[in-house]
Amino acid sequence: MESTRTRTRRATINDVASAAGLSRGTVSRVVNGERYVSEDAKLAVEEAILRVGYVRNSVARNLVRQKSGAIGLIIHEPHSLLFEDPNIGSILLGANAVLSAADYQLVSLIIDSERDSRRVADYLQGGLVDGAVIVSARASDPIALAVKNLGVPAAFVGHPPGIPDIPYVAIDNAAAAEAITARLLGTGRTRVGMIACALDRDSGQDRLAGFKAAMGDLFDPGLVVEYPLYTYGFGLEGMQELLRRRPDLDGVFAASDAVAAGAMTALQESGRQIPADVGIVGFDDSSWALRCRPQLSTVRQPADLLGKRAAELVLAQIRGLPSPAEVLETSVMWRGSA
Amino acid sequence: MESTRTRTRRATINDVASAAGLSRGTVSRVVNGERYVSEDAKLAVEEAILRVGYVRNSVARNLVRQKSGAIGLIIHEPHSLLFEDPNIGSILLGANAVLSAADYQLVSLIIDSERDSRRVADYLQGGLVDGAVIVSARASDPIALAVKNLGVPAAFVGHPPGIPDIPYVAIDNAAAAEAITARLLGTGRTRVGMIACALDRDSGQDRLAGFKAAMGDLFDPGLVVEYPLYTYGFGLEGMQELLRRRPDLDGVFAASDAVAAGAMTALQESGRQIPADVGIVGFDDSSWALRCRPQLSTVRQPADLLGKRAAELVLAQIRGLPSPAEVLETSVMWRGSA
DNA sequence: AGGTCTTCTGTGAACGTTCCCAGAGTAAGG
DNA sequence: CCTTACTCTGGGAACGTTCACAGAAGACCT
Repeated sequence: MESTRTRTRRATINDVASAAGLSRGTVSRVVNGERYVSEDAKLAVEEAILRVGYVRNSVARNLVRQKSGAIGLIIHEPHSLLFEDPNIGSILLGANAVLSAADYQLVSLIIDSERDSRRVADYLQGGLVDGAVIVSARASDPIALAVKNLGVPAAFVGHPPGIPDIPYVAIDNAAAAEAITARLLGTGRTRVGMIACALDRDSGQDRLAGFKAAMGDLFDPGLVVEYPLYTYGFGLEGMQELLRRRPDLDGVFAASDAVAAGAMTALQESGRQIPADVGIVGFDDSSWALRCRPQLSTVRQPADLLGKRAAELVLAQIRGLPSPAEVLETSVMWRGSA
Repeated sequence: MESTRTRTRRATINDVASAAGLSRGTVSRVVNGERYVSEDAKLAVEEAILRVGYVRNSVARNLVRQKSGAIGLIIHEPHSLLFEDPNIGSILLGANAVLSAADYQLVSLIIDSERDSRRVADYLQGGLVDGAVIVSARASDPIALAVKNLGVPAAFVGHPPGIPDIPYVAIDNAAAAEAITARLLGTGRTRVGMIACALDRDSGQDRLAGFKAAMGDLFDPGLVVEYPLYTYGFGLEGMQELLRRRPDLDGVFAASDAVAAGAMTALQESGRQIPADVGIVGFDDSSWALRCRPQLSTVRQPADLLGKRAAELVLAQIRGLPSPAEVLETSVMWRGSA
């Protein structure tokens, strides 16, 4: 009986009020730690709360306050990246750090199907979150539209083409790719290929563009292989293909560290020495880079900072402050692989 | 003016009703796709919705329906694991698949500080979710308490000690560890060590226990090194320590694949051949296993299934069905590393 | 014509809070 | 003793839905 009752109906603020012999208003003031409540009343309410087992219903609270205190983080990635790409974890934790400090709850929503996409859009529009950080959206997303139409405060990590007006925080992929390719060329290589990935996204396109720019006259379209995702597996495959096309290759730019790790495995299995025979560089400076032997020369991108700044952009919008797009600095980390 | 108004006040169901010249109730029926609404009314409402730009307020809806249609997934892991452990991604996607099919929204909440812990507990108790899947909770968590006290439908992935009464889905870590250690011994090794991790958790404890059981008389406490987390870095470090203690070691059981990968790096850097000089086995059968050279012999644990079943347990509780704890099967994947 | 069933519509009553205002009581200041 | 100010409390109104019920209108049968 007792347990059925508790399971069936939770104690409300009114139950507390009558248990304490006080009014709803006073209980609310105690629960929210407001001023203008006597010591006696406070004690009585606290005792009553314990007695009836009250816990505040946030749904009702959110309804009347017209806000939820939550920020959504939308992850729209294919399966494999959720495992392989350490950047996502860093972005998540970066955003969480900022939001947690501002006493917002970060709720992550992952999109893994068309159905998810619609449901998440509903979630965003329904008032369940006060804003959203969007990681790697596609331009075609219903998410981006939903955000735009309803004016939900939002910020993108990365800069999806075709979605203006929404603040974003990104890095200059092209410039960074150009810089590290130039550095690789500086070691005296002349036959340099690239394993390009995710060309459906700005990051993929820009890294390829930067590579081309750095190569200049040395650029050979036949030495670029293209794959859909930044994964270890495609790195392995891509390197094998490059070696088939050009066995005397002496340098490779892999579009990410995971890709580079796969490529290094392929190089080593083919009997080549790194960096003596072939120099290789990556992109991200994720945990992969230090795990490679030799350690990987790569572009350091501040993934956690991307998450932090994006969260800050969302908070700024909520507070009515300006939220300008931002491009973060990258740097080349030169290690043993080239 | 226009934009200020839309930003300031969203259209409500009443706005739609008066725009369509119909009542609140009829609009609600249209929005929810219920029967008993004439074709004319339906058209008028749909037109009005478009005209005023109405989108349903889920907060109000959830309040009156006394449910949210959302399930929380609570991740309580130290930083590094969020990046290194592919199991978490698999669990997440497994749970999402089940919940998405049942039209529930999965919301992931990560706990990264004491403050997060309290906030997440509030989130769970406040009626914002209808249930929760809890990944790797500690017994001391306020989360577990919150779940127990309020009777929020919940299921654990893994089986934290000291929390009875809440359904869980787990694997038999001890039996699996014993099996793979026995298999390793079957290759004729006699000086076998273990890199044990996460002994504050049942998985860590049980894997160590299974190792001891399989070793029997061969067990040497001096050949077990202990580390707090299942990471590549600790695998590297642990292997170096083991080699220092016992240079003629001929076998290692690493508590996870990531740990094994680190250990393999250490072994290879010390000039040892795998599996000729030293045989090594891991645990998880994550993407790490296939990346190692030689590929890693390991215990396959169905991480996505853990997520799926846990989600199903939560749904069962919501529906008032029985939700018995479950132990999933593991199997030994024998590859080239031993 | 009267009855019953079905379809359709409108409206009051929740859901559980917070916010705001009014009023009572007390203290301080002239 | 009258203001004025401050502290404390209670309760009405609102937040935006869904739900249950009542009643109207039409179809169909006897």
